[in-house]
Amino acid sequence: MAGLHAALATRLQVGFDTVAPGWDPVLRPSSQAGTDFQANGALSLAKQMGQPPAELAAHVLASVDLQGVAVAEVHRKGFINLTLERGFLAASLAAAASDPRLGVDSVEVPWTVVVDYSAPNVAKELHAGHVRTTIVGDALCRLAAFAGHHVVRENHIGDWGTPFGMLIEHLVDIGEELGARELSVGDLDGFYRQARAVFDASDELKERARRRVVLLQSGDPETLRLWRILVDESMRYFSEVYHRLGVLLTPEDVVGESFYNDLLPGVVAELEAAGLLVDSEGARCVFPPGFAGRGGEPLPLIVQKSDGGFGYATTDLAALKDRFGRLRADRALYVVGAPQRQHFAMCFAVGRQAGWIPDGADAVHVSIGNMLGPDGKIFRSRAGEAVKLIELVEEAVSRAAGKVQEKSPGLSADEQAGVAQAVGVGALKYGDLSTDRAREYVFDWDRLLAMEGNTAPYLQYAVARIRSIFRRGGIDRSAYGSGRVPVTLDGPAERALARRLLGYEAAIQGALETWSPHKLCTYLFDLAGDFTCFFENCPVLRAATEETRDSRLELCAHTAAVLAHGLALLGIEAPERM
RNA sequence: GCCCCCGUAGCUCAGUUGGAUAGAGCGGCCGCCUUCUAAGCGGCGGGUCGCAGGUUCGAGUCCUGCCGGGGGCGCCA
Repeated sequence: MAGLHAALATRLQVGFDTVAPGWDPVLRPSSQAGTDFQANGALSLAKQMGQPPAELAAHVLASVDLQGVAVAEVHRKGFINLTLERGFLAASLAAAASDPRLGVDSVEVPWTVVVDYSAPNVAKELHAGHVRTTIVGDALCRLAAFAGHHVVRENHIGDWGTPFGMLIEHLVDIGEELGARELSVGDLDGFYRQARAVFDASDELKERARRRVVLLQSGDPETLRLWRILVDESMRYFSEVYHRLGVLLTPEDVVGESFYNDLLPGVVAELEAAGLLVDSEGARCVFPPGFAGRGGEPLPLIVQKSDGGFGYATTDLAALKDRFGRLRADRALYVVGAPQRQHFAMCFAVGRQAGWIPDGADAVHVSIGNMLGPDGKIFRSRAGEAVKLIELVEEAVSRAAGKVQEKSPGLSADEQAGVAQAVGVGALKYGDLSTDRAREYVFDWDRLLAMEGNTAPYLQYAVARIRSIFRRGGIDRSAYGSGRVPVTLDGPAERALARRLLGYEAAIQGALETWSPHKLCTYLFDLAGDFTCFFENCPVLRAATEETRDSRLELCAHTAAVLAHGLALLGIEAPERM
């Protein structure tokens, strides 16, 4: 489906071409009440042509055919105001409704999009700091997949490195059975803290841990077996959390740091062959241009440490190469916290220098803003008590349950529980999705779990209300919302709703353009607002005529379909009743 | 010290890549449930878009400099 914007743009382009071929009509949704779109191209062109803008706009318009599509009007300042014809709006609406994709075209050129997100550390808690990367990453996966891209999820878990010497020895000390149990039931912090405490207090353990790391890196089978227990039991727990959160990640999506171990020497060799390696203070480094350290001196990406070992930078480079090489990614998304911005910028720069990122492909740091505590300081797990992600989920669901009990006592206990789950998890997710992902934000229980305003419950409620109309009227919902019932669009509320419904495609495109789910959230909130306005002003079941009733039922069904679909793209369920 | 991000209503945030009179939600005040779900709707009040310059027909949006907050800056990830 072409979309309203495209339909108008192509027609307007004809007019602008007669004056200045290829000139951008600058078509935008109108900021003025009563009109749908505005074309601002005449203003800037008028300046260049030395003509009054309004005159030029009129001239452009003279060769534009908008018959049956829209009515154009030239504002004295040179804006071309466009008001869509009701018939065109209705026909477009019917086309969108009849489309299983609700009027959203698949992309012309599908990409392979690799999405790196969540990335917890083995034997460490999934805490509140992971919640946003996990939720935003998941929503981006769903959005990209729906748009027609081939999505590869990658959970880059921290399953390697020196801490594993300590962790494995702790596992040996407390016994495999107990250790496995602690991890799988989610007492990861307890396990880690205890290991840390013993480690810090015992030189003997420090020495054992050091030797164990060597064994691990040399591939000692017994050590690997113990390591595997840590990884598997942690993953068992992570999967449980993902399941509760309704996140797509599974153990099959895990491509942890250890996966790249065998590739690291090759990465270094390749960088050396490319002449990018420099020895500096005993370490082997790449100095990508444009990065400076404290004294203004070039900033290195350390590829091999002075002791011969590899650090995280090498692993990230290997992953970068792997994603564009083996996986043939067109876009590699790193849904990672904002503080790592410079690190990834350097990695991407080196990857480009090394020729690993093909022309037309791109690596993108999908930066996630820091979560701040109430004091405005960065919210870190070490400072104060770390909030477990699962506790966040449980708190959200239990608060929602209280609300459901209060508002919907008529529902069965089972249904109440289901609604509480959907509403609680939805509220938690939507809180993270609905604001610009790159901006830092203040963590606040009350705001996060608020059930009013621009929140998931508001949207879920809108869907439930619509569905209840059909239930109340004893009407088969499937008969509507497929474009088979004529829509008349009599009043302004219906018209506004129709126009909004037709903006779904643009909303999804906008969200994908900058990998910003909050743009879809904003759209859905606006849509729900337009619907409630319509719902307040236009009786549906009690409509004056059969024809009007059907038209409005069609609008209802279409709205519910878009709302539920959009929420699903965000990873949020829409309960049948609330 | 250098670099990056942010600063919009009392609070939390949008603002479609430079367009017309800057918008929501929450909080405050007023009104609306015997009528399709009040987790809702309507209305009122609330702004030198951090400050000062600049670019141009036009700046919350772009440039420069300040102020304030956050983050980053070699062998942790």
